Amino acid sequence: MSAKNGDSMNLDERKKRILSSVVEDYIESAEPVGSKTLVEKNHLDYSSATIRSEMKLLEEEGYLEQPHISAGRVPSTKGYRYYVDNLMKESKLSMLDIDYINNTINGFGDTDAIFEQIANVVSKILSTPTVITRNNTDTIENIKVVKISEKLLLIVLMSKNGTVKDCIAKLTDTVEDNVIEQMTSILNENLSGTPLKELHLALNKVIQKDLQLFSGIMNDVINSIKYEMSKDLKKLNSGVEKILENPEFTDIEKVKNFINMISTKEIIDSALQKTENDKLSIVIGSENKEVLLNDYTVISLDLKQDDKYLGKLSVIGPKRMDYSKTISTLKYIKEKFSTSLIINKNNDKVKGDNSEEGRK
Amino acid sequence: MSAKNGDSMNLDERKKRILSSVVEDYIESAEPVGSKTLVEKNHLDYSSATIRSEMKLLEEEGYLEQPHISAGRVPSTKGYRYYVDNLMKESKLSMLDIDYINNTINGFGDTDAIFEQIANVVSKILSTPTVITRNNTDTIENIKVVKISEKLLLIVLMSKNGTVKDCIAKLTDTVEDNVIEQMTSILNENLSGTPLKELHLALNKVIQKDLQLFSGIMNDVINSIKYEMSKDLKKLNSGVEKILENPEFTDIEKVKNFINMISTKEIIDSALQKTENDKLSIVIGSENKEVLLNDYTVISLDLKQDDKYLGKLSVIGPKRMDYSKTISTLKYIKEKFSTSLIINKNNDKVKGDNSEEGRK
DNA sequence: ATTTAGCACTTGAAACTTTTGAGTGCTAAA
DNA sequence: TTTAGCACTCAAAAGTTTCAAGTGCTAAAT
Repeated sequence: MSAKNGDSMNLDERKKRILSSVVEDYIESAEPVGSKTLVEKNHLDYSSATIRSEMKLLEEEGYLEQPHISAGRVPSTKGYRYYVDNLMKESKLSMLDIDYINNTINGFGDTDAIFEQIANVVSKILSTPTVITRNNTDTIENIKVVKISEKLLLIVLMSKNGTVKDCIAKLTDTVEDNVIEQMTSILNENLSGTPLKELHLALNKVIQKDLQLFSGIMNDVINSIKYEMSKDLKKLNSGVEKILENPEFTDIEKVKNFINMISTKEIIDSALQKTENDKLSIVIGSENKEVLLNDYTVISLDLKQDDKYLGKLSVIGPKRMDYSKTISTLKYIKEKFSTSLIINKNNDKVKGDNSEEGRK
Repeated sequence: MSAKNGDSMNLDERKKRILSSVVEDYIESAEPVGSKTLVEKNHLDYSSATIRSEMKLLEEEGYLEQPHISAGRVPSTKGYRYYVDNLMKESKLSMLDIDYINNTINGFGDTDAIFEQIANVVSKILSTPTVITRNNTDTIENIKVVKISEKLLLIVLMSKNGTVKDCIAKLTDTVEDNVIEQMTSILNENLSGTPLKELHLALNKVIQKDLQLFSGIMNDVINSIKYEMSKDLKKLNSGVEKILENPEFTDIEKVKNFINMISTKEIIDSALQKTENDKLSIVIGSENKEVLLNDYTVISLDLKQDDKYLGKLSVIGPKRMDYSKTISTLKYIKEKFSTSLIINKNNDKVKGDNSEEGRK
């Protein structure tokens, strides 16, 4: 709390009003906001000269920045932060968007398919790249192997948190029913409780142990699982091209850099590290530890059902993003995901190997 | 065959050499090719003046074009066509590329997953957007329904040509084993022989007929299938952002237009209509019926196994694409697909409903 | 008859210059 | 405390010049 120019917490009402207007005008126009347009657009009851001196103070306190001396002002990271924390009103979703979400996210398919749907919807509504990552600390609970035909097996992996993933294994050889049973129990014995991120390692161990027993069939199965899971660890990336809609991306080099960045696992990982309690995580511009992300804002939420963490959804866009709409849309998605999407039902669990009996 | 300036078939050797050089220089440099650079780069044994007058003739005959009067020449559609048909030498794939293809395309997963792998590999090697479409005249041969847990069913669709597609249905209610059997036979009775593109319609009919019998479970199953198949009809689009690598896309508007175009089902469909016998189809620039494609070249091939047509792969890029590398890469992919990828095996067919007995 | 050196001409792109206008900070009056 | 007025700044747009790569044609050379 410095004595002279006050800290974040004590902007007077007029300053708040001005800061809020600058942020909103800039989000809308993408042009630095000048004192005159500000007065006109927002019907402020002061002359541009007054506003000008207020803006200067706001700049001195770090809420606004000037691209160059004869330009208007642009919010700084601190400015956006203050706006998001104290000034922003959450917008209501339009009926159109609500309908679109409800009609498109329907819960069909395995967990990844649902994640993909969600990412697509979000990136469409918000016109922004959207990334979903699975919770890979979730552990394998149960594996089923089903014979589809002579040389086709279907493998279903169910996780403790209730996600489902299926994959097809093509066999180089035919397989007996009892072999399948044997294989299934070996897989379950060895893999139950394994976190998804360690699955690859665990599968290698199984191969080493049991390869000879099944004349290559186990090998086929395990390779299929491996392949399928390696795909899963990739991020579900949607709508990267949406970034082109933003006026800050007129330069093709910037676009390329952005696409490279967002395709780089490490950078995305670093962006997504912390999401605390049940809130949205909002990391603005230079708040991002990763330098390459310093011009962007990342907003993330945890996808949860019955307190089980299934994955994380994030949108990445320029700092100048529509915070209000983004936040309210993501909150709606979070709510919908946790209440009305059947990914995981308590009474739909399978304990052990083949407990088909249920509890009705 | 006009008497005066000859038609496509009788360019003399020198003209062929020049045309070939212009095309190759232009593919490499993306700059209009002038007489002087042409002589230097290609060690032609004539002065630039001679080449100049030859180039003028080639222009008059329609093989070359001049962007403006003081610029070098650029191949016309006719020029590229002549080059591809008569002058081009197919390049050999680098060991690097061959390794990459062989290590990445591994045949794991269902048919769509394999298609996706292929599209990704091709777009990476050729740095060009790649589209795969399924053969949707293929018909359903057999449907299996497997109970995974109390409220989870797994549905596997096998087509006549041997492709496999699986999807998960989440039930709103629990299900008895005998219900599953009944449902499976109803599905098979009603859907066997249905072409994939008519599946949606056929599914609606099944719902109308049998909904009441299964208290909503059939409904859940059918909706899952519908959803899964609607995804499939979408094109498998890969590497759209690769278009940014081309110098013709410095303008962001062009990029946007291209992305819009390639996301438009109708345009892609029109581009992919004809592929005759077993050859690559190469449609250059204005040979495309669709006007929006007139600046692009589309090269397609049919993905076949044992004479069964499973889908079509196409790359779309600027007319100025590396025809030689593209064509040899695609031929390699085609060969690999038809010989070493197990999508469909004669002895892996399932006739009728649940012939688990095999023929060993 | 071909080929080529030479030259006048064209024109887009790059480099430079000028103009314009939106914006500023400061001062003095209200 | 507010504001009208004004000199000043500077990026962007518009306009200008220069430059270089290219052309076609002609007349001389092979």
